[in-house]
Amino acid sequence: MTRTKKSPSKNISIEDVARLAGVSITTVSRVINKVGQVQEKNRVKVADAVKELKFQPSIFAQRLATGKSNVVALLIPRYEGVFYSFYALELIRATGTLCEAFKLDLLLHLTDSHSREPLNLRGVGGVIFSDIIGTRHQIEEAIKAGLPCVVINNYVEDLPVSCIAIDNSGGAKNAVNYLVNLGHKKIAHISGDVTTQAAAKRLEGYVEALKENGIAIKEEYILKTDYSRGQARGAAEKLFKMPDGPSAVFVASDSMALEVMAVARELGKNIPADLSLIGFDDNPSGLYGPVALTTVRQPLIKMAEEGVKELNRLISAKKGALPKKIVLATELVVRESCRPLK
Amino acid sequence: MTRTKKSPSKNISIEDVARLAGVSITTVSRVINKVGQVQEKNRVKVADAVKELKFQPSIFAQRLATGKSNVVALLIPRYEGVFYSFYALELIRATGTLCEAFKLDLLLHLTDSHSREPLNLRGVGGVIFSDIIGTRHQIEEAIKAGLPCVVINNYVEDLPVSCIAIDNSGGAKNAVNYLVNLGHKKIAHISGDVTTQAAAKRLEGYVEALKENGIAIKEEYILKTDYSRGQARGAAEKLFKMPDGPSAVFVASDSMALEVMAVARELGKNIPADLSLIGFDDNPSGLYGPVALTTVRQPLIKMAEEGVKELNRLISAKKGALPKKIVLATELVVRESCRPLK
DNA sequence: CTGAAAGCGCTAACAA
DNA sequence: TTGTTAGCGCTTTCAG
Repeated sequence: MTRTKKSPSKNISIEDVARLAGVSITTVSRVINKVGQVQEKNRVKVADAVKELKFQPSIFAQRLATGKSNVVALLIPRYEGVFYSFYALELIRATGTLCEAFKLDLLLHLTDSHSREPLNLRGVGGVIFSDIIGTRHQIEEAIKAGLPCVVINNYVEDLPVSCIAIDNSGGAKNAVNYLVNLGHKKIAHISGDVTTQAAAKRLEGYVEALKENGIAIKEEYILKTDYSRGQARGAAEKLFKMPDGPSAVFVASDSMALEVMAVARELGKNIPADLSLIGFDDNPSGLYGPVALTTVRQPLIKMAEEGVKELNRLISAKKGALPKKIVLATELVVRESCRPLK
Repeated sequence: MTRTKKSPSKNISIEDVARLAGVSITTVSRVINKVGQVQEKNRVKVADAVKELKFQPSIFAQRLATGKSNVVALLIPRYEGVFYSFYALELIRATGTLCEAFKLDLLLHLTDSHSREPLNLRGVGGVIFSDIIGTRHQIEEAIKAGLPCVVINNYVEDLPVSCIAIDNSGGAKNAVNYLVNLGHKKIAHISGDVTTQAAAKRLEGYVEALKENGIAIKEEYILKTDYSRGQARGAAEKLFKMPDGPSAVFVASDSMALEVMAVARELGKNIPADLSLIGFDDNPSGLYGPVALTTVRQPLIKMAEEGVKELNRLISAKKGALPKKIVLATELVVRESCRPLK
């Protein structure tokens, strides 16, 4: 026996539409999905019925039937840290926007990077990994499962997966070169968490630029942090206390650079007169201080966009689509926090 | 004809498990869902088969069959503004974490508040509205559809919907009272976007506290902004220029308060010596400046938690579950940015 | 305690 | 062009 004869519930199904339109459910399906040929007359009838009934197809039935899923999971490592806030939110925002445009559903997963849980991806049509910090096994798992996936903010060479990264070392190089061209020779670097690829690459770019300009690397000038403002403060204080302190400092994130600025002010130092400062991110907060921060613009939104687009390509493509590796250029945004050395 | 005989694909279904375990799919379903009685012997056989096959039930089939959905949509108005960043990300983070704990899938929707699109909620089991800014119609729609929903960060009196709000006026009152007890009489307020309930309530609390303490309201002391740091800067400058300026200012958000601090420093004013300052949010950034910001702690995480819990209750409950209205208390966090008036 | 079978709502061969 | 029909994978009566 039928469980419910045709329960007086409100959930209208394709069948109701078909009945009202006086056609078969197949025809309804056709016009809904815009596939195949349907007589204009019928198309209109169906469209009207859909409107009248406010019919919305059940995504579950659709997915069960097609075996395809429009759900895209965005995996973000669960982090603390002020820096990450800006980065992560921008990413979520941009991804969300794009997914809506592509009619994809965005499933948000904040992953504990150390969790070895199988990461229930069943029912998910594709995955965007935002960076990889301890989540390598999860990516491998997804690839093995044949799931379309793209990695964002990390250039993964050794895995057959699409990735969209930012040219961190190039950006860092540009920043340092700019400083050098301004006449600076004593340039320090406050680096982020070098276990992340981004921070490591920025450090690398800093080192390279110095070398290429024939400037010796001074270990004391390289201060490693975890990206937090607290550690940035410590680094800044250390820098200002040095007997032979730098005339310029390249900081791995804007929020840390802002902290350096704050410390400078407290110590009665003037930026850029006493110290040239350059950040990374183009975090809008950098605009509001007394002196606007010169920084390396990181195309976060573009990155998210490319990520979603690429994932969408992978999802719609045949099984064997080749992964793409994309590197996005950064842009030096010159504002007021650097000064030529006279 | 069967489309695919039993394609050599890798997707294992409940049937495969049943075969391997030597029982019927019904039995498998029973042990998976822990319903009904199954012989211990069979339970083990099934469990083993599940493990061996790494079987994960198709959520689509499950949902199609049960008509229930574990997908929770979190609707966040798409906003700009630095303030919102902290707020929104905290919320997303906390909601994500809780959903994982409850085994709910989190679907993220960044809504353009003005979009009148029907908001495809089919397939969604419940909705969390983060604030309501222009999304009232969407909530009404969801309620009408019989969808469990809860509103967060907004106390909605006139709609039969659960809501979890923060006692904004109470928090503001505490802040102002604290200032008054310190001896301040000339207290200004930099308010946020008063079209949001939070900002309006904070302003209301400020006004009430002043009245209750027999202090006259001075219109010039109330500066309305859009929560942005830029406007906060403008407000601060205005405040410092007043011939008869305030001795204390209560600011509607920490990020704006931080901006006030920055302006003060630029102008050579000392906080708290020249001006007592108190914020709202307990944004961790408030900790890193030269003087730690006294603020009103807003239990964002708790709010998200309560929201998910309540939604979960609604989802599991019978149809007619009554909505709950919850108001969370704030807490004054006294740090270093206020001084007693001698 | 177990299993056969109906059905959730939709898509896609295939036949007409 | 249209409709018939067989599943998609799972839950849930209902009869053993």
